[in-house]
Amino acid sequence: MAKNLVIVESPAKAKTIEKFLGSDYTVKSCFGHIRDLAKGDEAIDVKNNFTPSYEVSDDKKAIVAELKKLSKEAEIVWLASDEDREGEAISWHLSEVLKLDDAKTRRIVFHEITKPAIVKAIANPRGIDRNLVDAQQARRVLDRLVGFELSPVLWKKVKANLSAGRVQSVAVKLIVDREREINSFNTTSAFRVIARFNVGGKQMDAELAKRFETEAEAQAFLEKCTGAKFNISNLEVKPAEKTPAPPFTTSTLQQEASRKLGYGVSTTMSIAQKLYENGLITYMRTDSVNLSELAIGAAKKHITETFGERYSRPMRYTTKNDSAQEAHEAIRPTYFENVEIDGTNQEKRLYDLIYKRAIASQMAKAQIERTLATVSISGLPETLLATGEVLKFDGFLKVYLESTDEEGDDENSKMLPPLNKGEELLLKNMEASQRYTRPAARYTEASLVKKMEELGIGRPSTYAPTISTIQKRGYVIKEDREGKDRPFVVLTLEKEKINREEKSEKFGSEKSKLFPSDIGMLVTDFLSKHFEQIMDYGFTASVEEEFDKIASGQLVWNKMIEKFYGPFHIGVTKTSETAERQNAERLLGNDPESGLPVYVKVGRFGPFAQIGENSEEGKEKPRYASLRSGQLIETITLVEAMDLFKLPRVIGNFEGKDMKAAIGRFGPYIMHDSKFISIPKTDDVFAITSERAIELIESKRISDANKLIKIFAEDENVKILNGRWGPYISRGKDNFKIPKTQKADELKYSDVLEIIKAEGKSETSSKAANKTAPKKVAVKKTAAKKTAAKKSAAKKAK
DNA sequence: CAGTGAGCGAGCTTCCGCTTGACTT
Repeated sequence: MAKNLVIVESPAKAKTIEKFLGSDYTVKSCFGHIRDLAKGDEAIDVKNNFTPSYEVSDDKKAIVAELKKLSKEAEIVWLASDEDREGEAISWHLSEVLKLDDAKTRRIVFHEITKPAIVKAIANPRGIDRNLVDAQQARRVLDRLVGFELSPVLWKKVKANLSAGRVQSVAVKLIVDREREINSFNTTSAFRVIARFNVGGKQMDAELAKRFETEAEAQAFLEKCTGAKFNISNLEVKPAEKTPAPPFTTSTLQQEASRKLGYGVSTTMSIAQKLYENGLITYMRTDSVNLSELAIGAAKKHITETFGERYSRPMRYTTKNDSAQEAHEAIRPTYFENVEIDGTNQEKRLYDLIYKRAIASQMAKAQIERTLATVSISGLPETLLATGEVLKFDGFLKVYLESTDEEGDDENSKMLPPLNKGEELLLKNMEASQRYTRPAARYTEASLVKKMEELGIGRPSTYAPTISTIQKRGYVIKEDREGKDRPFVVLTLEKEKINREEKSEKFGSEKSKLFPSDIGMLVTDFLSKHFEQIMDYGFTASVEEEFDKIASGQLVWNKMIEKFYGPFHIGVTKTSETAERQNAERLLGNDPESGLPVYVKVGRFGPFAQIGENSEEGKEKPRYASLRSGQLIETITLVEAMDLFKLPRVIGNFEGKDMKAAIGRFGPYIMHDSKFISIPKTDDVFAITSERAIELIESKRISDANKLIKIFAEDENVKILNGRWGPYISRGKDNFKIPKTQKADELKYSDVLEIIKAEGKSETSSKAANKTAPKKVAVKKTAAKKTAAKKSAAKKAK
């Protein structure tokens, strides 16, 4: 039996470390926290100094039993959980639950999984830091008290099954605040003037520094420019440089993967988890931009060998964020020699991103020459400005360029033609186009994470789960929105003549953005009204300061909790007893036909509109209609609400059966003969004619008839069908893509089985696959790469 | 894949952070 037992948090980490240490060491993982507050409301003894009662979580019982046994047999137990608040607490819980003897227990820490770091840690053990543990207890107890006292207030005053918490409630508030900011935004427009010159056969654009508020002013300016002469009055060439971004943290990885690859934050995290488990990248839940000495050296070697010495710029980054706990390295490839990897497409793409970001962070700055050309206009004080850039040395740009959240026109990195001071320029045309101001952008999952990180709310391990929670609770909806058209005016001066044109542009279209729901707004308003402190964006930051004081021994944890809890609990009791039920009812006006009042409110099945008063004796019952997705109680107008009552609408009769138009969960549809036919976006549900509806019904019949391409005698569950994106294979509930190299109608049953196997979903998902799989897996495994042998080997081998 | 929208008031819900696996013939 091994003399030493080392306990870390993550199994993948355990595997790596075991390789660094000799056979005298057994390395095991405890899978994070092994113990937590007991489940119910009684876990914290509020009257008795907030004494917490802990329980081993059900899913940890087995691992705890195993660790108990191993720790009894070991001579020394090394607690090697992360060096931060939570990690320290994990070590403490382990020592309590395993009943470890102080004499044979050592606490060690390291920030990176490299051999020198581990060896050094083993040589410098310490004891468990009780102050740090207390800081964690304070954090845990505070979160439980806040969450479990606020949520019941919501059940009572708003709606059942709702939740509130230090992190989630503020995350929702960010989205609600942003939505209101957008709704109250005052869009203005101004005319932007751009002159296009012809310089030696090349076009050069120059922009007027100021914009004109009205069309008349823009018109007047263009008139004054008619017949004017244009000269280069000043020419400036300035050197500039671009610096690479630091390597990824969890938050920046989520942002870039969202912008460059379009992944949601939980997708990104689960792909990263796979990469980590396969030993390809370092730990993916981190707030540190630090790279190990070893990594910096390896990057330098790789860069020098691949790009040359002058591309190398070893660099140590430091974290600016106050709330960072830096228990890990930044996210980087384990080996810089692994330029490409085996894996799924998603794994390859995410790895590529991580790889390039990390290597670029160790590369030279890019050298740029920026040219500013000022163009004067004869007889006018105004000047035009043309800017251009020439890349003198690419440096890190050879591999990676960070993207930004800002949408819209990027005018950079254009090259200017050769110019001389004093040179007269030939005007091709001058355009004054009307540009509208834009409100702040709605949050994406990733940009919300960025904001939360800035505010110190949440941790790398909780960003993705928190964002799922607020969507699951229905506070927030992630969706696309169609843009609307709006006209804009363009005035063009060309050949001494001014031409006016009215064009149209789309604005306000959104892709995968976060929108608040009515309930989200309702809850945010309720909490903001009664629990201002918790909803303050600075609340977490201020309690973090206190946790830091506890960690440094300047404050006693339950004293801190007491000070917070006293007033907080009074507020909870008071609100619970006296506050009015929060509802979002709004009177929109009166129905123009009946004169009855029109309301919008939240009901059991979501928000709806209502014509007429609630159940008055003898009176007619009110009429109801659900709000459509995207409509909010706060912003819906009477006209929009009245439209809701126009559906469902009988639009005609076909083959002896009524055709009804309505809007369902998946958008507008026609119901005929109890069949659904969806109405395309190009048609209007309110105006669609019976002729058009018949057309749609008939084309649906044709496409249904063509849906089946082939069915197989061998297994009638297996079919080739024609779908929205072309032919595909269907087997029971699973669908499979047909490779582009193969023709759908020529596929034989054996080909189909091949394809199903290659796509492989999970091997256990079906009996048919499982029967044939084991043999193949065994064969392919030997051929597969040395990357830690996993069950998924069959999937990866090609 | 929409017709609903109230109630005698049972017994339930809920937090944040740390880590993965996910019933089997």
